[in-house]
Amino acid sequence: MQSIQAVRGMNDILPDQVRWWQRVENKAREVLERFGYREIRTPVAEKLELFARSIGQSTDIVEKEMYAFQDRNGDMLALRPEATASIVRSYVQHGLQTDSAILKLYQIGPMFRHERPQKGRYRQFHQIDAEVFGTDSPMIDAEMMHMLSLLIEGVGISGIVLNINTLGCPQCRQAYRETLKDFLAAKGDEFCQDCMRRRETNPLRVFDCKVEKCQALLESAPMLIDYVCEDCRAHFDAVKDYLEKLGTRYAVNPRIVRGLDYYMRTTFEVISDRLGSQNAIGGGGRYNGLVRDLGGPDVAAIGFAIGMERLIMLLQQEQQDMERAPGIFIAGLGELPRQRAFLLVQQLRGRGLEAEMDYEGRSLKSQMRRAGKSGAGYVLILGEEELMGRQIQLRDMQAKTQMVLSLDDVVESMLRIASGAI
RNA sequence: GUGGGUGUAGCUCAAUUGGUUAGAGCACUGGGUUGUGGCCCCAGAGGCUGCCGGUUCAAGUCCGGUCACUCACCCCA
Repeated sequence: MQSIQAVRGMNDILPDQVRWWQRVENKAREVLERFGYREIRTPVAEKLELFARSIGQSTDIVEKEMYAFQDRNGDMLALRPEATASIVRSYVQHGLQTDSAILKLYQIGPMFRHERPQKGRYRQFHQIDAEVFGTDSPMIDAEMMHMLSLLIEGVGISGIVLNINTLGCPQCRQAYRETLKDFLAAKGDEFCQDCMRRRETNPLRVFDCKVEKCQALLESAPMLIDYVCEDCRAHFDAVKDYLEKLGTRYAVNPRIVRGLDYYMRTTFEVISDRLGSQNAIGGGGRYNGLVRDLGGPDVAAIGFAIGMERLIMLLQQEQQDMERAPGIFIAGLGELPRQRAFLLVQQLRGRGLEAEMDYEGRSLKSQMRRAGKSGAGYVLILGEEELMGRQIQLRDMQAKTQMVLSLDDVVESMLRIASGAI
């Protein structure tokens, strides 16, 4: 009989791994809450149309990477490929803009894209997502990137670079787009196959090409940064200025053009050189028109997403595994002592102590081995003799010392020992 | 969707030019004189060599297909 495998690109997170995840989630929550963000939890499935309208009909995500399916009542649904669209939908649906002028939200959870899996890219992956609604202030752009850097460094990762860029607004970008198209067309077929295609579909993405020849050709290309309008330029300058005042290191990188249609003005990515081909740990940008396009008020907004798998991958390269908290193991010898041990384990747990025992009636040697491997700090040994004398042996596994305790108040004794009072 | 690489024990890997009973380390179980862990020693258990077909007296090994994993492209966190 063939055993059933997990779905391709959707991975189990096993107990040893979960500890890393919890550490990242805890740190992320701590930082986000400190910066005034509140958690929101939206469903993993939405109407397909939501993503088509927000991310962009012609993007790869919508065209070929979406987990789309028909609901029993005929609605076309999709598993969310990213969080922003869902959060905007929820923001509009519940009229959250009336609650306060500016709203900071975050979400942590799984996203789904039907891509070919590779290192750092999976079909179910997890993101930490943050969004700010209601302000176009460059202060928020800078604060958000500052927070993103703090968060990533805060979990214990070094050697990352914050790349920033501006895409201008829809108006000035359109003008630039034409200029760039002319430039690319003038180069004829000197670009690679992919860039020739990008030239037609999304010319800005040519800048993101990894082929050296294309990068060389682009040296003389017109730069968006020279074409943006006065307002956009002033906004970008202010963002850079605030970043410097905050002491957040960054690099202006015209290649950060982002793939989603809704981005405008500030875009950014946090990149590491230790992740293989999928080198972005997190990225985001401003999307002022999106809320209005999805039927909401015309409010400015900005957000980012962190790829948790990638973050944890880096974390594991740099950090050693964490110590396991020492617990108590009870070794019972013989039927009656084991029954007493079973009750004792529950009593210790009931008082908040981490306790475990051997349920199988093994030899003491075997139980001691087991206790040693489990990382238990203490072993309580209860045999016929001890039970008869209403006593119990306490062994300190690190110190290799042993003492006799009264069985009647062993729980109180263990509480004192565990609290360090001894 | 397109390329490359790899599939042998729970994990990491061996197995002469195709050759008979597919091995090792780690992990697991038991034991090393009455009831004491990590180190050491002994023993045990654990496999349809991913799957299907072909070539051959003989296939883990060669060929074809298929599936899975993996890295990369596209794209993206």
